[in-house]
Amino acid sequence: MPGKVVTRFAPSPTGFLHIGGARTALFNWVYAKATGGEFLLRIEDTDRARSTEPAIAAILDGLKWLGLDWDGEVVFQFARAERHAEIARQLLAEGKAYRCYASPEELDAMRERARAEGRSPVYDGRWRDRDPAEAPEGAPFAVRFKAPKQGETVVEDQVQGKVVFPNKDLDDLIILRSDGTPTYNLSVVVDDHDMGVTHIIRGDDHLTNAGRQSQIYAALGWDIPVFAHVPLIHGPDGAKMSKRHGALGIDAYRAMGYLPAAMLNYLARLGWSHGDDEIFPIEKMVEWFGLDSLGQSPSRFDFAKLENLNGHYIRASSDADLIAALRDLSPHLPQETGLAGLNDADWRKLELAMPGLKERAKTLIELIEGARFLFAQRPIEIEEKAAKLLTRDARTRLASFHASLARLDDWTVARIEAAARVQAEELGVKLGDLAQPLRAALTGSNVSPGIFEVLFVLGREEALARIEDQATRD
RNA sequence: GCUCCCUUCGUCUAAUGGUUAGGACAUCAGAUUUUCAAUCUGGAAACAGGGGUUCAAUUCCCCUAGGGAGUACCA
Repeated sequence: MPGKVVTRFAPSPTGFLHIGGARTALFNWVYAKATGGEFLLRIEDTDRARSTEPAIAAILDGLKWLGLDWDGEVVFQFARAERHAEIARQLLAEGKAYRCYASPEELDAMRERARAEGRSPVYDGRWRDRDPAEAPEGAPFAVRFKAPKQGETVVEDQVQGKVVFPNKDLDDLIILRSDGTPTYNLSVVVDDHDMGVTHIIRGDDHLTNAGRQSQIYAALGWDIPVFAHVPLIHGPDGAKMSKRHGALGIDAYRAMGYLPAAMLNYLARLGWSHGDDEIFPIEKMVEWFGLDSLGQSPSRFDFAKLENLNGHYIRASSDADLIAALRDLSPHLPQETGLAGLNDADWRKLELAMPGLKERAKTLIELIEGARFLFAQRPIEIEEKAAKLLTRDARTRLASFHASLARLDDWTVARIEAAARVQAEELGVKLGDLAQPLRAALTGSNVSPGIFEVLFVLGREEALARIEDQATRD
């Protein structure tokens, strides 16, 4: 009977939760759900100089926003430093690790020389078999893991297959710094073991570490977890992610108006697929996900596809959910783009206009922009392209229509549309010749939701006033 | 430099030892339409190159090229 699956996401809080991290978290979360296992969260904050509180908050916020909830309490790695040191001392006592008295400067010189002579700049093992008695009195030392020198280390990776590292290329890494604090490769192994992690799904950049960590597991006599190293996500140009194109914090995507469901769906399809399925909720991913269906090649981040997906999710969202998302988003936006000034009546108006608005928006930001005309103060500003539609003839038509609208007894989309069609016929013009000037007068733009909806949502009073503003101009 | 990984339309990807190499985004054309979207129809678009293995390779193996990762008293 196989034991319960335990996965984990283990970011280091030295920056925001980026897109690659989010996807790694997603895969771990989904795999845990798919197998009825647990998904743990561990913050790897052993680098005291670079770890920050805001980064921790950003990671937790990002995961919550995406809905990737973790089981149990968050584990902070630094808090477990004493446990890691204890294991290091155990290794030392068992002769599986040793004290290295070489100073950082000395090591730099060693590496530089190796490089100059065309050799690999690995630690040369100068203290590996040396008698510690030769060490200078009271000199600081780091503890190094005594890695096997001969043979090879094999990592059976679920994604990459069998990966073989020649042991001569994996040097004796430091597991305890000279100040007594543990380093990453030791801490990870001890924590994953202690937390009962069975499956390590992480970025490809850790593949070499998997080799080193396997050696530590072996030295400790612990079971090696299943490894799955997922190819990294590159920028649109195929190179490393940069700020310019995608290496943004997940909160930046939120601020750009992307929906969590769209992010999840997009991330899911990067490096993983299920036949021809493109648009599916995360529940489906849980149903379909398997480590064996992960791709082996790196993928590029494509904003266009994300936008398309986001558009789908916006259209599929209920008006009320979209209003909720906008209210949520509002505090994350700069003042001028925000919805800060809206009162309850404005929000109701926005919800009323939502069916026409959401059809045309790929992001929540576009949605807000499209809704701007709703809250414009008269006389509204007319864009250049819209102004061209308001010719003298057009304004005369508006004046006629204004009179018809004023007589309308029922202010509904259907009645307004009927009135417009009658009006166009009476004037002997195409509907567009009336609709476009109307659009300009009512929204100040040549692009908007269906004009009859606009009339309706604006309300009789405001709509008539805006039409009159143009009809009676000059 | 050394070690490791990767390579199907521009992008994300599917499939297969024998297929017209499929889908999605983007793109182009058309339809629809009060604008823009959305929607519908259609088009263009890929097996990195070279060797093998085989009756047959995009598929299996090797090499080359290109891309990426690692190579810290960072994680």
